[in-house]
Amino acid sequence: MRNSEIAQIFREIALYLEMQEERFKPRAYEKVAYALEALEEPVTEIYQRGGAKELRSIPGVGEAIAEKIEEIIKTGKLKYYDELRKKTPVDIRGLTAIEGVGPKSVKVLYEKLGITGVGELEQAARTGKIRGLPRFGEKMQQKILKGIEFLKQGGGRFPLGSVLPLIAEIEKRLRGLPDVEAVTVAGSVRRRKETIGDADFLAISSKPEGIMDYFISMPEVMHVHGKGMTKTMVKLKNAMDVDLRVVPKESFGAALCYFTGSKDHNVALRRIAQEKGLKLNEYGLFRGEKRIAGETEEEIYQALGLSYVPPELRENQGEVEAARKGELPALISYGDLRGDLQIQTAWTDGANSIEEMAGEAKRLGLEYIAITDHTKGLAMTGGSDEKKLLRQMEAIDKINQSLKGIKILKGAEVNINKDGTLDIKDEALKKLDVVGIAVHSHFNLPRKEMTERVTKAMRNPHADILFHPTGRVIQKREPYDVDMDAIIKTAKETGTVLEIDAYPDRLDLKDEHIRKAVEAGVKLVIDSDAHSVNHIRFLEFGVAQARRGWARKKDVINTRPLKDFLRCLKHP
DNA sequence: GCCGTTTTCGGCCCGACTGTTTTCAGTCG
Repeated sequence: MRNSEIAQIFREIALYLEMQEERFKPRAYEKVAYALEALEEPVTEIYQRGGAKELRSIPGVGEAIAEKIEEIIKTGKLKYYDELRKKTPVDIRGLTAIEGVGPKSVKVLYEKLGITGVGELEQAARTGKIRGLPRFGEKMQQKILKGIEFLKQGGGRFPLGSVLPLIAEIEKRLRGLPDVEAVTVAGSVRRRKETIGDADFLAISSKPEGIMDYFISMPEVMHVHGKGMTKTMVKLKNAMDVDLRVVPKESFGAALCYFTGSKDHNVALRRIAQEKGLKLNEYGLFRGEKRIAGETEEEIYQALGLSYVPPELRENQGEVEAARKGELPALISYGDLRGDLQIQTAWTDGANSIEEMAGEAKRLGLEYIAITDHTKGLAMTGGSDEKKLLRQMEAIDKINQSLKGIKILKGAEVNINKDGTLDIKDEALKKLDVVGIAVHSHFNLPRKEMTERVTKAMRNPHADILFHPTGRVIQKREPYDVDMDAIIKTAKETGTVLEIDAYPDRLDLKDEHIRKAVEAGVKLVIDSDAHSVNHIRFLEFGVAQARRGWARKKDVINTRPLKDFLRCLKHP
């Protein structure tokens, strides 16, 4: 059973327990669910290695939960979970996914109306049966119907790249309002998560009425969830929830910190505050009644004895401990990139010419790009064979002669065949400046076979960069089953560079893989995977991803000048 | 149910807004 499936069981257990008014157990199960999902290694492998004892090395797993994981792995089932479901046979996950419906509501709905699923709830709400239940009125009934409607439309999370432009636009407009001193976006947007559930804005204003009124009247707003003088919540027409909080100036840093999260990072900060006899909330850091910090995030971290933690690191993945010791990495910065090593053109499936792509890259301040059109294995894109590659190389030579201010490298995105060989002959690869290799077929090979296939390809002396190493497409396609530890090890051994593909629905490598690669001393590049001139700006999302993976400037070789960069490849 | 610069018990982050109330529970972040 996959880690995510086991995590799901524990998450449901947490909901059932919450329904039963348990105080602390739900949090324990939730925590474990989260830990399992964050785990790179399959939990079944951890178990095989050292049994239930080894399972307890997973944070949050103690005696009781280790036994439960063992039972799941051994039998594929969990009695405790089955009993909870039997006792209250409701679709707890489906029902609580409806906005405004939590475990306590599910309990009432089940006990009074026998509702067990979303369909029944919708039926009951339509026929007016919800209204009149304890703590349920007409408004809740409507809210539930709206929530169900939203879920049917596939509500949920948005890839950062698809909503960041709108968020930046709203931020700019709010900033321009009278009586507004400052506006910043917080939350997962500020942490630059791959996908975001909602956007949180923070503002300083001594007269909140105006900004709140404007906020609910923006043309993008579809629905107002709630409006107060410090907090207003709306849903936009694209179904994204957006919150706006107005805070006093002296609390801005505390609020920014609090609303940037992550939740787990905040809990860790609060614990430290507690240890020091202080209290941290969104209004500041307090000793008794006295506020000792709060206007800026920097002063809060300082007062807690921590170095400043960049938002991208705030996931409670060791950054608090590192900040305490002053050992946070000097992260790569936005704007550090000098090159882009994966660019497709109209020679295959791109929309623009080589000249147009180079022109845009130059305009964005890049010093070099590699043209990496697909190769013949990917027939649907009109992938190049050796002959076509040669023609393209000649074309690039010509363009380079007339082009000033940017250098075009000759490259290709070469297919890794099912058996780990490449679909372009070595004699042709030898002539290229940059050889990217990638999996574009047979995605469903077993883990062992897929790992052997990719590592074999990486051993090719001409294979410089492994493009989008896991092949995932966010919200569309699972990564193929490959042992990333083995990939990272092979990258180190062979000098193969691993790519961070910055395309917003790829973001491949993931943050935790980046971190492992960095720790192993593997070289990285950040590429846009641009298929049109509009895509080159995606590099920014790759930098964000690299930062969330604790990568420093020196780990990412396309931060270097062209000559240095080329020296990092296998065949400079 | 977990965990330990308060270790084998006694804690476990904190506050805003809504709806349905008449003092607060539930939900959310």
